[in-house]
Amino acid sequence: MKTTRPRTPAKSADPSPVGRPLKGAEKSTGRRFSIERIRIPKAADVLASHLRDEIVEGRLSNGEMLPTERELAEGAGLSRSSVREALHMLEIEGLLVTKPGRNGGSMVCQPSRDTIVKTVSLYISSRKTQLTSLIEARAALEPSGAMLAAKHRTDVDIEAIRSMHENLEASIDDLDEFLRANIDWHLAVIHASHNDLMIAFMESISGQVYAATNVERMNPLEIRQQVIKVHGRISDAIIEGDPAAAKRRMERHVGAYAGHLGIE
Amino acid sequence: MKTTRPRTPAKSADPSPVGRPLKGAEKSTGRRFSIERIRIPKAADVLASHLRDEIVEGRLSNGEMLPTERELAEGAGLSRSSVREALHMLEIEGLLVTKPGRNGGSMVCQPSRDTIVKTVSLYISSRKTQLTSLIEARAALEPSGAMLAAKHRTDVDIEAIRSMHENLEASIDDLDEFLRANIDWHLAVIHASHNDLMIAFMESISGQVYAATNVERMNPLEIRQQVIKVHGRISDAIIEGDPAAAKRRMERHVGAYAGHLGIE
DNA sequence: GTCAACATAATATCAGACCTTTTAAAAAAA
DNA sequence: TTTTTTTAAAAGGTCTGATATTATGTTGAC
Repeated sequence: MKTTRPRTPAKSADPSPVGRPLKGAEKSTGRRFSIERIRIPKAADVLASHLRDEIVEGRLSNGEMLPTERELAEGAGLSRSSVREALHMLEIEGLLVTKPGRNGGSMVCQPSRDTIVKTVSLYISSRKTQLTSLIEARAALEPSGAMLAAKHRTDVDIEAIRSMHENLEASIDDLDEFLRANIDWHLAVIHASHNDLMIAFMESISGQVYAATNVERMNPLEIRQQVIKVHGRISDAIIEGDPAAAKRRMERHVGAYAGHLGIE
Repeated sequence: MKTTRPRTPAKSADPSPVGRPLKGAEKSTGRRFSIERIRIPKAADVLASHLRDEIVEGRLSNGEMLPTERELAEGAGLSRSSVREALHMLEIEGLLVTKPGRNGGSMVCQPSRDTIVKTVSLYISSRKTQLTSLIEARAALEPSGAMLAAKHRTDVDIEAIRSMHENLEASIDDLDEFLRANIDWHLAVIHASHNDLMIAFMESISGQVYAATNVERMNPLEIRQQVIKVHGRISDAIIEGDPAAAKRRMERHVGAYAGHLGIE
């Protein structure tokens, strides 16, 4: 039972005997039937999809251990390398964590926000996304975030926002420190919204916004004082639980920033 | 030169000779020095990070071919399996596409929006994110999206929005078709914003919103008629290039939907 | 000149060995 | 008995080399 198997193993319930894509005869026979580039899945991909489904559908639940690589290989009729490749894919997607050693193995887990942040950050930096796009996205998310923060903030959130605001005030003379504290305050606000998705989106772009921020703009002392003042007023609205005011003020705040960049 | 090498190969410029985490003597010697769980990177991870940097920093540019796996293996002093694992990681991250066969190999490419969509969708469905969070995120993104659409729409965008709106009108009697056409119109609007990030975010959540939409609500005919009317007015604002109106109307539209779900 | 057969270069997969890490269990010491 | 140390087993991590599959040049018959 160890001899050559045909491709596309496992996933046995595939009734279409497509086989290979017609060897020659490709160049636009132009009829009403142009067959579209059949993709032959790799063994690891198939196994990965299978396991991914098992996890998402809940048949493999959080914290559960998968069989060992060797068992999976035998079970799926694949080599250990292919199994490893599949497991590795799911690990990157944040669905598994793998530990070596006795009692090690692959454990099912939920993807964390960090997975999103990594992916989106990679997208942004490898596409060299325009700063305007980042600012636009931020301008879309932050006012609503502030509004939700005013609605859902807990005592812990309030404490965090206050603390971040104090950091900002304390670092008014250190430009780099000030920019960092600025981001931290914004992140504290979005965290208070208790909306995981929006937090993830904001975390993804805030790093890049920070990296691309024109330092010049923050240079004048009065600008930094102004920022602190506005942050204070937004913090107040959130702490007092006034969603409308929080949204309005944040809208004006990020709008002012965009205006300075000529986005209007 | 093929004998056992020490771990952590390549990445030679690591000055810290940490080695293994002190063999025995672990359990809280309690001094002022508790060393924190050193993580030993895997060979594939190191190579992957290295290549990822090369790509992101632009030293490997879009469309460029990497050396063959065997060449990379020899160059990095790793086995082909480790190299393959690294390449596979980058492929999942959307930074490479790999083709088998003669003249095949790994080509550098930019991650597509699809990468984000997949990641975020996976996050949402495996965390069983609350519908309210999705609606909140949507409510944050769509008004700004409509505003940007009114600013940046091209003739092609206008045509697409018109076409989607006609589809919606045509499917008023088929509930499922109507819901799908509804989503498509919203996606056409966000596409017209020409903000890749916001498009990616909206595409990520719209599928899930669709899957979770309470069909009951759309059941009354007058509701569907109302939706069509509002969409029409938003479309008009976008087509006429009136950002403020587009934003305001979209805000009311998604607000109305949220209101029905008791989110307010 | 076209088309079929062959050659070739690359990835895909496999099989099996050995290495490293972790921990459970056994043995030794207190 | 309790604690510490040693040992061994179980798991993932890595390497090697062979084979399969795929895509594409190349060549030769017609």
